[in-house]
Formats: sequence, C-alpha cells, structure tokens
Amino acid sequence: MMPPMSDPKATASAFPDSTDPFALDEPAPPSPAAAPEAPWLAGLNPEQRAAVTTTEGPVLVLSGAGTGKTRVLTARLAQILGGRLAQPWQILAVTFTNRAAREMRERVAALIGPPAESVWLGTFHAIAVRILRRHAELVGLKSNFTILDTDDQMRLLKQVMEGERVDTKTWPAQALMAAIQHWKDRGITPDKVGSDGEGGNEGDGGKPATIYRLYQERLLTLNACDFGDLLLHTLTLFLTHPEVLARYQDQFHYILVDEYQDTNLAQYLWLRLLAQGRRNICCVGDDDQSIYSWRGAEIGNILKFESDFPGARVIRLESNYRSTPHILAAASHLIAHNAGRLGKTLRPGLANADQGRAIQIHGVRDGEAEARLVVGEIEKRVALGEKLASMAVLVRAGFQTREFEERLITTAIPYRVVGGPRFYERAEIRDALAYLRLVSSPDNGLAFERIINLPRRGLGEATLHVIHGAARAGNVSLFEAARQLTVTDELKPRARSALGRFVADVDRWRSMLGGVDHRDLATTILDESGYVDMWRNDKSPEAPGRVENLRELVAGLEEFDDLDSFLDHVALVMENDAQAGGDRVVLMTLHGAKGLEFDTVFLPGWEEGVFPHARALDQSGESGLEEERRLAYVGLTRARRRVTITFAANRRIYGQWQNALPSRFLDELPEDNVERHNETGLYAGGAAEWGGSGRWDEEAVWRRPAAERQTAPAATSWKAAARPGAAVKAGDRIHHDKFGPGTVHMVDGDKLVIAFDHAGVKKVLAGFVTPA
DNA sequence: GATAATCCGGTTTTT
DNA sequence: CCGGATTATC
Repeated sequence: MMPPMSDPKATASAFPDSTDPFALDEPAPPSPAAAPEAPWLAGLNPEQRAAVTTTEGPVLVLSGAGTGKTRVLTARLAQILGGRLAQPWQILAVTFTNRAAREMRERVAALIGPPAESVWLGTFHAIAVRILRRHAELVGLKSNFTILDTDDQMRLLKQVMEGERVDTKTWPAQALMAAIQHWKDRGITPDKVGSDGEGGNEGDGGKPATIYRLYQERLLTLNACDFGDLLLHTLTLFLTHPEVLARYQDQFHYILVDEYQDTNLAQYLWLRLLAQGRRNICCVGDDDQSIYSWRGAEIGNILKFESDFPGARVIRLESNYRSTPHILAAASHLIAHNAGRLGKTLRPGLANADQGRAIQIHGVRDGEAEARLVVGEIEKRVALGEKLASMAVLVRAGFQTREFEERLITTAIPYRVVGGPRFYERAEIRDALAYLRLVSSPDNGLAFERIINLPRRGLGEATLHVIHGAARAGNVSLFEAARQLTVTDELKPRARSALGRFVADVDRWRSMLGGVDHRDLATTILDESGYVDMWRNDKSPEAPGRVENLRELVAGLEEFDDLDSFLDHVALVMENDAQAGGDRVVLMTLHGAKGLEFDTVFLPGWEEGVFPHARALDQSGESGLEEERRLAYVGLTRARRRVTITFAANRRIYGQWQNALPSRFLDELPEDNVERHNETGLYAGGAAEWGGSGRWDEEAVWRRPAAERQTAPAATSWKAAARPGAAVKAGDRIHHDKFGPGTVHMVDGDKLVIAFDHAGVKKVLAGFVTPA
C-alpha cells in the first residue's frame, strides 16, 4: 500500500465526496476539519475533476488530443477504488491495445497499489476470452479453444472455399474474409445474414453467406475462434443466456471504456448489454481522432452516446497541455472543416504558454528533395541540442518511410521504423509456434498442416490429402489419422516411414511435457525437428535473422510457467518487436502515432492522392475525406513544439513519375499560423522565393488552377491528375454497352477503372465507353 | 513434388 | 518498379 502523501494544495474542495481512501488502513479518526484531498485529484483542472468524480450514471468524456485523457482514466479508477465505491473485481476497464491496458494498470497500481491487480482491465478481446473460457460450452466450444491468427483464418477459409467449389475469380478469399469480418464487426451471426438486408443480395445466391456459415461450423469443429468470434460468441452468450449476462451485469458496478470512438458495433452492443445493469458507464474518446472506420469502428457510437444513455453527462476536456498555441490553432481550424462532429476546440492549457513557431510548410521538387529537407532540419535540431528521439516523421503509408530511411542512412543518423512486421507474424515464429501448439494439443489440425512438411520430409500435398481422407473417415484429428496411417499400407513406403518418424517425434516431445523445463523442451523440439537447421542452412540474407528470432522466442518463454500459458498469451498479446533503445529518430505512420507525442514532428507527403489518399476518397467519398482530415489532425496534434509539413511536386509511384498537387488540407490551415516556402520553379519555373509570412510565394503558380478545382471531384486519383489530356477522366459519368452507367474511378492509359451503378467495379478499355 | 514463369496489385492495423 | 501468390513446367 502506498503511504498517503500529503497534498500541499489541499484547500477546501469543491467536491465534497471526501471519503478518506485510507481510512481503513489508518485507524486514526479522520479529522473532519481538514479532510485531505485524495492524491489522485491533485493538479486536475475542473473538467478533469468532474470527469473523475462523476462516478455515477453514464458519462461521456470527450477528450481532445493532449488534454490528459489517460490521467483522468486512471484517476477515475483510483477514485472508485480508493473511495471504496466498489471492489476491484467489480470494475471493468476496457482498452483497444495491450499497450494501453498495460499503461493503465501500471498507473493505477502506482496510485492505489496492489488492489489494481484485481480490476477486470484489459483489451476487449482479452476480457472476452476470459468470459468465454468460463462459458465456452454454452456457445458450442470447449473452454480450451484455440485462437487463430489471421494466417490460420485465411487457410481455413480457403479450405472451406475449396470444398464449396467457389470461383476465386468472382470471390477472392480476401474479399470473402473481409465480408465475414465485416459481419462479425457488426455482431451479425450467419443465421442473421440477409434477414436485415445485409449481404446475399449481390446477385450471387447468398454465396458469401453460405461460406460464412460453413466457416463458422469449421471453426467450432476445430474448437477454435478467430478474433472477431471472441466478441461475437460473447455477444451470443449474453443474448442466449440471460442468467450469464445478469451475472456480469451484477458484477460490474463500474465500466470504463477507453478510445470509445474506435468501438465497432459488436463492441458497442457488448458494452451496452453489460452497462444495462448498473448504468455506471464512462466512455472516454475523441470523435476527432476516429481513424479506424476501415476496420469497423463506428464513429456513430460516440456521436449518439447521449441518446443511447439517456441522462448521460457529457464532459469536454479542451485544455491542451501539449502543444503550442500555433499548433493548436492550426489543428482546430483544420478539423473544423469536418461536418458531423460533436464539436470541441482545443485551447492552450497553460495561460502563459509561449506562441511557439508557426507551422512550416515547404514545397519541394520531388521525394528525394523532401527527404533531404527533412533530414537537413533534423540535423539542425540536433545541432541545437534536441534529442533524436523527440523528433518524428509521420507518413500516411508505410512505404513512404523508404526515402527517409535512405537519406538517414547516408547522413548516419540513427532512426527507428515503428510498425514493421510484428514478431509473431514472422513466418519462422509462426512455424515454431505451430510446433509448440501441436505438442501441446496434438488435435490442432492447423498446426499439424503448417509443419507436417517443414522442413521438407517428403510429405507433400498427396500425403496430406490421404491424411485428410483418413481423418474424415475415422472422424479423428489429422494427427491421429497420421498415426493410424503409419501402420497401414495406404501410403507409399517412403511417405509412410517419414510420417512414422514425425509422429514418433511429436509423441516423444509430448511425453516430455511437464517433465522438462518448457524452455528446454522448446529448444529440443526446434532442434530435433530440424527446423532450426533448415534456417541455418538457408543461404538467403534474412536467414540468420530468423535463427536469431527463434532464439528470442525461446528466451521469451522464461516469463511463463508452462507452454500452455505461453501459447494463450501469444495468441492475444502480439507484442511488437522489442524496440531497440538509444536515441533515434522515429519513423512511422500517422495511424501508429496516435496517442504519442514529440517535440518536433515532420509531416511529409501532403499531396492530393497521397494525403488525402486517393483510395480513401474513392471508397468512402466525403466520409473518407473526413477521416483523412482527422488523420491530419492527429498528425498535427502529436507535436509539442514544432511542425514541418512538406509536399513534392513530382513523385515516383510504382516506378512511374507522377506530378502531384498540394494537398487540399494545406489550404485548410489558417494563414496566421503557417509560413509557406517553396523551391524555385516548382510548377512553372521562375517563381519568386520566400514571399513572406502567411502568403504563398507565388500565388498564380501555387494555387491550384481554378478550373482544375472545379472539375476535380472528390475521387480524383493522382494518376488521373497526371493525364490532363485524356478524353475521359476520373469522376466522369460514362455509359458502357454491356455494364450500363458508371463513374470513372481511375484512368490508366487506355484502361479505365469504373464503378458501375449495377455491375460493380470493373476495368474496361476506354474505347468501349461513351460519355453519359 | 519442387522450381521457374507469370500475373496482379499496390493505405491505414489491433486483437 | 517490386514482391507475393498462383500457375506452368520439368
């Protein structure tokens, strides 16, 4: 337990909640005259205090960037626990990422000590697993079900598709998977598909829905779940077993939700069911930072909170303690261009904050010049004594980091790219995990298939096919079937003996479970299977790294008591690679930067087509544009002191040079808070330099031609912009003899990508269409 | 059953 | 232009 700290500014509190949180630990009678203020309330502004102390009833905390969201969340937990309003296990606190969950747990533990351990605090998925394991049989699973990762999901889906003879031309596995996930995001089980007009209306006889149903059946047979299922099954559980729901409604006196703007429909329903018990739900979020609609997040959830929870109190946190007034003004002005927001304006939280520097906007000739400029600025900052780690380059898409990396390498500046392939996603790790899974549970068919011929054992498709047949016929697992086949004559001698060795190996490793330290066991398995040797003998440049990764995997086992607890953990917590320490510039995507902050932020690639990304606009039109704008807002608000935005007039995309127009977002920044600079002769040649504050240096050259502005619709792609001479351009309405009316999405030479009103998106030759 | 040829596509990402 | 994935060929 923490010692009660004395609060220097324990003045008479305007919030007379004042139950002494430490009364039970300190038998001394509380002195009513000077009730010391709870330590977690110290230093909070009035809005933050309200958000912390309004514990009863539904509360929506609209928390702008840099307004102390995490602080409020943890203080609120401390308020409930410290004030003895509930026991730790009666609190449910959900986050989206493990990182956020861990951070919150640490901070609450620092405030109120060990009781923090017992709070139901975790990601939506982790909490769902916890509930689901207890009641698995009620939804047709066993409590030791395995959780599939995306790779396994895909394989399973492909199997189902093969069985159904699905034409992969009309229904690519990816598209079906997307459809299935989309259903799951909205809490739609296979039996509900179509009943509400969802799916099955694509003129395809409901094929996707059929696949969905079969896929779910396969998952149940395998005693497995994909990520979406964790929520979906819990939802089903709650809906079909009211007594179970009632139990949790009863248990959770207080519910806290972080990043509420990122919840999807399934999560929303899940929360609403649980909250119906005590109605003490507090959701914290920022509609202006909703950037995940493409993976199912419903910004509507946060927009309609008040109508969902009548009598809800809405608290706005608008005092920003992070950025300079210049940055705040620019970000606020930009985001004000969005319709459909709850409305919030960031204001400087510190009264005497210095203005800081205006946002610097640089136009350059091409991507290389852009990288040179940014890295040059980084060097200047370093010369002034700024740490590399306080500077970040935030890009729209991952591939954009490449040019900066090259420049940073040539200038020998250490950097770190955040968000590459994650550790667990690497093939060698997944293979190794499959070995461990198979040893842990031999019935795991997916693990079996993954490694049966890895390293090569001469057990290819043909053998696997026989095993599949035997498994089906005998209604046993693949591994069991394999075992049986080693004593029959169905396989050729070669395959038979190879298979025999494999089965014997797995059996032997399995017999060592529990007897041997699990780390040694893992080492043994990877050695004896020949898997490590496979990579050692591999000549490819990345092979040594893979061997190293395997070593790391085994080292990581140390933190766990046994293999099973490790495997369960791995499925849910897919940690990023250990981040190499040291003072390094950070390169990452805007999405990855959410929640982080830096002194100096570089925002390159502000060009139409790149940012806002053409695809976002094509797919979702105006709402897509608004999400891109929120992304820009997220980028700007990451900076504490300095922002530099750059854009290039020419850029090489897929090996081809394209010219690009400055992003429309640049026009949406307030002149008072920016300084614009551009290279000589960017778009025409002979442009004047260094015009002066708040003005484009050469207006006529700079500004997008008026004609182009009008004809360029929201969906203009950069390719279209690069071909002004083409007869047909993006956004045009056309008619096709066979497919009917449609809208041109992209012009690629003489090929057009057209979204037909009735026939879907198709690629056709320009000669076959006529202007509508 | 393994390698070579070819085709396609190409934001954002957590769990 | 590049890399992954599917297909063609030995």
